[in-house]
Amino acid sequence: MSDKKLIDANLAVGFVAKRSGVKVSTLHFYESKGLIRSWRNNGNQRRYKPDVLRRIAVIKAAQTMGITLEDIKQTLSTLPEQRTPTKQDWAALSKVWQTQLDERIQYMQRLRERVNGCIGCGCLSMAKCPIYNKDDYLGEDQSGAVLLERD
Amino acid sequence: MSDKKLIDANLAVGFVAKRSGVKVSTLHFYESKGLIRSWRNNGNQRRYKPDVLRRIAVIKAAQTMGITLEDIKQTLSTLPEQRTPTKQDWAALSKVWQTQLDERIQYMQRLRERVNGCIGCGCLSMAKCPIYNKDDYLGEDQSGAVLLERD
DNA sequence: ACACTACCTCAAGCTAACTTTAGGTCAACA
DNA sequence: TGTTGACCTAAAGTTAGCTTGAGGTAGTGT
Repeated sequence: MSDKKLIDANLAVGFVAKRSGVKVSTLHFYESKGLIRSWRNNGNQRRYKPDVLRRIAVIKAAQTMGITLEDIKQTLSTLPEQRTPTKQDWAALSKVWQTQLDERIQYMQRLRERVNGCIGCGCLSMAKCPIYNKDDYLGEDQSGAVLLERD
Repeated sequence: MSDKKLIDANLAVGFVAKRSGVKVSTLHFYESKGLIRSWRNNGNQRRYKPDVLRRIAVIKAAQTMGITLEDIKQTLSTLPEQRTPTKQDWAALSKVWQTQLDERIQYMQRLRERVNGCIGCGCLSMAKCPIYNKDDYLGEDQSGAVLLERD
C-alpha cells in the first residue's frame, strides 16, 4: 500500500516537499532554523505531522509579505507547542501580519508622496533640501546626510 | 584654502562620502557597478562632479522603495550622459519609480485582503483550499503546491 | 538478492549589497 | 622634511535564504 505515510499521518520529507512546493533542502534548512520540527524513524529519516504543511504555507505567505524568516519564527513561536494549532491560533497569527502589512502599506504611501513632492520637484531632503540648493556652491556648515529618512 | 575642491566642483571621495552619508567603500562599490562615475587626478585619486550627490541621494531613495541596484542602474541610465541632468530629467525618473511604488502598494493591498480572507479563516489557497480540507486525510489526486501565488 | 530511489550529513557555493582587511601610495601641513 | 591622514587596489568576509555536491545509508519493488 503506497499511502501508508498518509494514513499514519507521518509524512516523509519528500512527500512534504512535493505537497508544499518547496525543496527537500529547504525543509532541512527551515528545520535547522527552528521554523519547523520533525522526529526521526528507526532509519534516521525525518517524519512530520500533517500540520507542518500549513506551517510551511504560512511561512511562504509571510515571506511574500516581505517578512524575514527570523520574524516569522518569532511569530510562529506564539503557536501552541503541545496541541495541534486550531483555526483560532492561525487567525491570531494572521492578525499580527495584517498589522505589519498595514504599516508597510502606509510607509509605502508616505514614500510615494515624498517621491512625488521631492525627487519630482528636484528636492530630496524634504525640509530645506541642501542638495538642491547647494549643488554648485557647497558650504562647510551643513554636513549631515541628506537622504529620505525612514520615519 | 581648504574648500578648493568645493570651488573647483571636483569632489574628492571622502567629501562625497561625508556629504551623502554613505561610506567611501560604498562609493567604490557603486562605481564598480556602474551606478556612479568619476575621473582620476594625477595621483590616481577619484574626483566627482557635484551632481553625483544627487545621484547618490536618488539611489538611496530608490532603495528605500525596495528597488534593486540593478533596476536603479537601468532607470538611471535614462539620464543624459553629456549634460548635467535637469530638474525635468530627475522628474522623469521619479515618475518611473512612482509607478513602481503604486504597483507595489496595490500588490500589498491585494495581499492584505488575502491574508484577511485566507490565513485568518483557515484557508490558504484561495479557491478551494486543499490544505485546510485535507489536513488529516490527504488524497493522492491533488498534488500541486498550495501557496499564495504572486499574481 | 539486487537495483533503484529516497534519505542522511556536512561543507561549500550562490546572489545582493556592502564592509573589512591588508599592504601600499599620495597629499597636506607644521 | 617628516608624519599624519586621505586615498588606492584586490581579495576576503558578512547576512539572508537557500541550493548543490559529495559520499554514504535506508527502504521499496521485482
